[in-house]
Amino acid sequence: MDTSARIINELTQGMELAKQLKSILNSDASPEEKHFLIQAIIASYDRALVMVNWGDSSGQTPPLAPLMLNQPESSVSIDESPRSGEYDQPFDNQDQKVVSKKRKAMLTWKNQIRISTDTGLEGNTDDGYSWRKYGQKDILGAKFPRSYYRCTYRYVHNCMARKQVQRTDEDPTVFEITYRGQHTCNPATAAVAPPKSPEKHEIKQNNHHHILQLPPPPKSGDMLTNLRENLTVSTSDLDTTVPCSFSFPSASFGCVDNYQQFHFTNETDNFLQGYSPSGSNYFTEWGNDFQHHDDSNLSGMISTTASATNSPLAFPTDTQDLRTNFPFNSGFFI
DNA sequence: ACTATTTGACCCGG
DNA sequence: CCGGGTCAAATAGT
Repeated sequence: MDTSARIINELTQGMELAKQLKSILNSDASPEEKHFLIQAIIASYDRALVMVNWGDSSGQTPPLAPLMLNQPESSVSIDESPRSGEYDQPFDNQDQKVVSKKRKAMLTWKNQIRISTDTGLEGNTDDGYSWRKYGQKDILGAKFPRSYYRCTYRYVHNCMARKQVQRTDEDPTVFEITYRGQHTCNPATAAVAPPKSPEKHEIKQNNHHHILQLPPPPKSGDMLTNLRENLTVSTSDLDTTVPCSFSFPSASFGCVDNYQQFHFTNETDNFLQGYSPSGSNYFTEWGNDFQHHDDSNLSGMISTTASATNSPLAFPTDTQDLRTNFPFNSGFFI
């Protein structure tokens, strides 16, 4: 079910990231940032292709409805340009403080999803990842409290991905979900198989299982009908932990849930990480923000192309700057 | 018994 | 000081 929605989400992210890149191309943004965006775009499209293939296998559906993004704007700002990278490697310097401090830019994006319960299918807010709620707060002008979730595998895999779920004041059936950080947990698990996270409030369903490898879910494709997406990007803080290189096959960024609309904001972040089996990661940061606006829409979607090539993997496309190039580590096993 | 959620305290940046 | 975000003890659910 939400395969198509995820595909759309990935594509939307790719689009948004591409816009961000466009907006900072001529800026003084550091090459790292640009490189980061490129990698993120590739990773996003790669994941989408992988999903398309799976989906197709069964037949179907090109998912896609036309989507449109409205995206009014995204903003990105860059904060510091110069940033030293700090931690990438295991050794970093000292910095303990740094450690404490590293929050600079992280990738964040928002989605808005509507839960429609009427149709039977509803949207749950499940996005394929397993989340654990760690807090809830009443926000100033909001009628509904905001819930905070972190990846269930935070300690196991050192996955620092988090998300916030806020019900909109105006339309209670719409939830705005803000994702922060990338999942560094085993993608396979997360990816396809949704362990799910229940957002509690209203919806719930269950399935949980973790699946380990990716058997593609048979998809469905129905729901996508209305989806619209908007994306916004903003930047903020960070820490990201990104999985190593984007090699991971799947899953990672945000995924979205069901259809409906989403927004995305992104912030920059850092990516990198490596991890050792035991886990530790290092982060790098990139700071910046970007801004830009423009809207565009996606109209075409993807052709299915199933053929695609996709390898899920990493291609480091280039590698220009990143200092670390992606090691492909292994990592995921799990 | 163990794991997830709840919820007020704590922390930190503005 | 204030508000958003996180921690963690208590509690609920398996």
